[in-house]
Amino acid sequence: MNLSSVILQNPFDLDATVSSGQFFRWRIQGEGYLIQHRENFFYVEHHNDILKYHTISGNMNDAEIRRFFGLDDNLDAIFQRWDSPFLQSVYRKYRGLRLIRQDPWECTVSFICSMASNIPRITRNIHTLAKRFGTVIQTPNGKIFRLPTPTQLARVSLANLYDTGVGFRAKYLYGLARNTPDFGSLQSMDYSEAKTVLLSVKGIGEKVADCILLFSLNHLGAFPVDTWIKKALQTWIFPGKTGSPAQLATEARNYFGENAGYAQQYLFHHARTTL
DNA sequence: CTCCAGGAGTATC
DNA sequence: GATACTCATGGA
Repeated sequence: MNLSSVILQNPFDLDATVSSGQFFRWRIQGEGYLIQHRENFFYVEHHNDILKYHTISGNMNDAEIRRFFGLDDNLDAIFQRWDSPFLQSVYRKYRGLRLIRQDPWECTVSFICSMASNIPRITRNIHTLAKRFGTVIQTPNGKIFRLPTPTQLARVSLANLYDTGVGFRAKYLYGLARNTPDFGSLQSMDYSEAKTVLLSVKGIGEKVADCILLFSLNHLGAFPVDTWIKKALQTWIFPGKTGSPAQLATEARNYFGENAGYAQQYLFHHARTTL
């Protein structure tokens, strides 16, 4: 297996990046990870200032790797602008954790599956959807399955969606397949405009919309507030503050500014590993 | 058995 | 705009 190399000029923590709950299509393989992203299936491992990867299926190249792992985000500059001592300590702990730029459609399916669930189950649900309804790809490592495209998903009956074990989320996936946003246009819109479009889809609320914007559409100011982040904010950033998730999200966006999503991801990862 | 989970829609006030 | 109830399933 011949590995290509990307030289890292900024801090990177591959382990924290893939395991921080923003992306579900990965698994441990040897010293690194196997990753699925659209039609691509690749292996990646990290050693100091070098990221090595090998495309098993698809067409990943250095530029795609840089884009996917957010390697051009200047983390030190982003975090330097925040004066919260607690956030600084979290940054020192996970320095190099980056926001992945995953596929918007796959991200939407994933985070609709995520509501009122948990990471192991979300991962399992996504795999089941891919295995039953997605395109099979033969690779040297065996068969892998793409997530179904909107067209493929629209051919699946509501009963068959329920049968995958996604529960009440089945009806939202059913609707999403028939009312898929034009994700391409959302990247160039401003945050609130793009969010309004996402919120028009049944099953996409405040939190899921912010996840889609942050994890796949390069809107780094998005600040998804779930139960974990709510606890994290109330414990570490705004002690004792009450309010709805939407109110806390607005509060956090105002406090952290244009790259608020990065603060969110570090706080989420820290909350999930310590609380 | 009951309770709750990376929420969101709907009804009701 | 706030609150209560509901939605499926699975794990504790």
